[in-house]
Amino acid sequence: MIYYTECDSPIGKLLLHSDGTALTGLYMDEPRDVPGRETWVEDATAGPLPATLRQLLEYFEGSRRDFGLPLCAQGTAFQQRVWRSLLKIGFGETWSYGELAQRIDNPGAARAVGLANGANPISIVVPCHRVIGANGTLTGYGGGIERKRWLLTHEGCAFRG
Amino acid sequence: MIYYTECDSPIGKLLLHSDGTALTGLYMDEPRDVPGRETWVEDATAGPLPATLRQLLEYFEGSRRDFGLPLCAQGTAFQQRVWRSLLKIGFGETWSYGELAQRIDNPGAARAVGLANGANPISIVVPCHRVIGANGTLTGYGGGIERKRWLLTHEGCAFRG
DNA sequence: ATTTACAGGTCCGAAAACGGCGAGCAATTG
DNA sequence: CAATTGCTCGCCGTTTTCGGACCTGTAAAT
Repeated sequence: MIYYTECDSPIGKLLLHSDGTALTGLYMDEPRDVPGRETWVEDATAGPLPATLRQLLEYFEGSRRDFGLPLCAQGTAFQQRVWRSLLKIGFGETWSYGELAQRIDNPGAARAVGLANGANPISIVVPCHRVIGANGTLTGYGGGIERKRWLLTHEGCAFRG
Repeated sequence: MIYYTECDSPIGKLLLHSDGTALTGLYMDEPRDVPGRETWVEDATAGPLPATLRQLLEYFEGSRRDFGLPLCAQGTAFQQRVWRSLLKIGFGETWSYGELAQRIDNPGAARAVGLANGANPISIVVPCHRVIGANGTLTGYGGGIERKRWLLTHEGCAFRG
């Protein structure tokens, strides 16, 4: 059973979902290609969803820099490595795609890191927005460059564009 | 959660499983390529399993000609059409593969019907054994030609071989 | 009775296409 | 001179596409 809820934020409506135990997804735009979407159950009190809502609120208020939530993201081995790596990027910090590739002992996989990044199901909490181009430009974001810019500005990061 | 149970029959041990709501499988030999097999839970009282056991007993006794059970079989669109069609073949009746192909508005797909037939997860209840070659021979059966012969004889069908 | 040619759906492996990149190099700027 | 911009090209995991092989068949020809 998948539980979900929605909430508002400075960057628009957010959709959260959980398997009842861990946070399994956090989307900005209505996720399209989700198979069992119609079987989801709306329940803001399920599992980690209340804590997530609270921590997100604090994050957007500016009183929270790190999240503490049980996470569970489905993906290939490579994606898992990338996503785990993302969690090591601190608030206000940014890495380049190539940099992250090196950290997972796969230099040269910069472009693949970009793909895995885009497949990240738990935005914000798994901070894929903290990865930018090697030259400091934002280059891309699932939820739209605009939101990436907002998030990084909110975290006080330096970037170009 | 998948529930299963086993029972004996004139054609050997049968393995039944259910998703708790509908009958989802009925195998004769130990099914091999089943992924989550180890997570199944043995429970002969779950969902439609008791009714299935009873109706199977009656079928083998000769006192039952039709089954009345909630079914749920996973497969491609084509397979679903074939399996639905199988349910229209009455006790003691047989169709040829080509005949069935015609009934689903796909004449010429006789061979494909054979494949879909072989992929039928719910034997006996979804009577794939009632489809035989155009010349009256048995040609094949997942559980072995022997069992197909037994079932058809039990139903009083005419066939060759 | 056998053989032959042909049929349609599915599976599987190979190959190609596709990006949220990055380094290198030449052409522009100031 | 730098510093920036705008290419091209190689990189790599994932997804999609494509082509064969396989099979519970069938009808026509030997």
